[in-house]
Amino acid sequence: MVDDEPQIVRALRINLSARGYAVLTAHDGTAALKAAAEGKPDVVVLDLGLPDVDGTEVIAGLRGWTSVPIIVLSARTDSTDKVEALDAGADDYVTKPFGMDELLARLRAAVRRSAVAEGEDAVVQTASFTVDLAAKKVLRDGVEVHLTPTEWGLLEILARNRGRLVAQRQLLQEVWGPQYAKETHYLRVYLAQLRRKLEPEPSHPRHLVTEPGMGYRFEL
Amino acid sequence: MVDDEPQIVRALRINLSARGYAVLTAHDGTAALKAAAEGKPDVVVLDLGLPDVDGTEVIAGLRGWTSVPIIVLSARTDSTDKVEALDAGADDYVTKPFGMDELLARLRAAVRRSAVAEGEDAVVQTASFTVDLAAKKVLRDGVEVHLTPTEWGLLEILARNRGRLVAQRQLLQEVWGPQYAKETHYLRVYLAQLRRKLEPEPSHPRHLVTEPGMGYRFEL
DNA sequence: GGGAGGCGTCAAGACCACGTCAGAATCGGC
DNA sequence: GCCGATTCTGACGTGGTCTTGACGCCTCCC
Repeated sequence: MVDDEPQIVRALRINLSARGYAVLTAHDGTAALKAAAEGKPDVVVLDLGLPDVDGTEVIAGLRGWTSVPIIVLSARTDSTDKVEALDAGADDYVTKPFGMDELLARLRAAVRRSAVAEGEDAVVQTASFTVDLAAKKVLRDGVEVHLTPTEWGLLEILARNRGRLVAQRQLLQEVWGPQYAKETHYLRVYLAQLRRKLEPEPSHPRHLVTEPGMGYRFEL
Repeated sequence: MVDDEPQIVRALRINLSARGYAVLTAHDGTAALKAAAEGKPDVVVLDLGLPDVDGTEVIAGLRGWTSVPIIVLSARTDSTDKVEALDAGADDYVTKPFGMDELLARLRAAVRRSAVAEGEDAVVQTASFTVDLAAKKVLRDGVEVHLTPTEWGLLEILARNRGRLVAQRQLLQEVWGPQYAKETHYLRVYLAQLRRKLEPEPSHPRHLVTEPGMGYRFEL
């Protein structure tokens, strides 16, 4: 929730919290990008009239590394503003003053959509282990394998893109945040840990394959 | 495009066609559901005030079997209508009168979203091998061929421009960077490697063809 | 017939990326 | 405030990749 008007932030926070949403707030664009990188929200509600940076800049900054739904709030009814924001990557545009129930409905729609997009085949099986994406569990020989949050984050992205090469940048940005895009060393360390826990022969991985210089691939 | 007012249908059809969209129209809910099932549209623009069935019914009828983006048009500004439509499964809600450029922007946003969700796989096939551009994979006789990053970079550009001549300058600049625009030797070395890995007769290439003095061409 | 330029081939050295390990720093729960 | 779990950081050996040079072939032009 990004807005520089305290009363709007307050009203939204109360309404959203009451409905079971966890709310992170930021009052300017810089703080918003930082909070998004750290908090990994499921949805962003963004006011366009921020004190420090232009709203479309914030959208671009987010879209560089995440496809989280963005709902833009704005007092400007001018259609060029709407077009700019939407083309920059926003998902929806609501003009102030807005009805709380409408915003909530649009929020539900945005969340529902991204949930559907993620919802494909919740279980991924290989010859050696099973990944349950919905339950966030990994089974090996029938017994559950414990993964740390970071390990799971990596495995989840790879499993969702099974068969496809996932670039190092993408993994780093989605697990650690956009400012870690070059810390490829992290990947080596955590891939080694995942292999030790999941691969039959960790030093000759069959499922978590490295493509040198490019990224990693989850092979079934 | 579902609406019972001919002038709106007409205006939208003209605008959308001019921008390269193919447009299917229906003037009531029953026809809309039929047309959607047959035409498999990429996006539905739906007016709520239809003569035969209620708008939310149409949404529900679509959502029963497809997750195609639905943009609702309506003259009703009442917020309960919006909430109902969005909660029924609509993706966006635009009130009449609306600006054409805004609607187009919302259309683009909806299409963009569903394109990301599908993650379309672009595959290029030849008689000898298959290039999967999304997965970054090359298959030859069913087995995967390992390519280095530079080899892949070259092949990707050639495959994306299949059938067309790609200039040496362009290849060098896009793979190695602008300062390497004259290092044609690199091309010879790497084209030879690609041919050795992919061509049935590397010394008589059928798919990775040299156009002397000009560049290279990917033939299917 | 000879030369020049473009091309293909091969091989070797420099260099970079990867995997691995272990210790330090940090986080989170009690 | 402590302790275990987790994450971060550094050093090292290794293998693969990129670069570079040498050489021979071909075609086109003189």
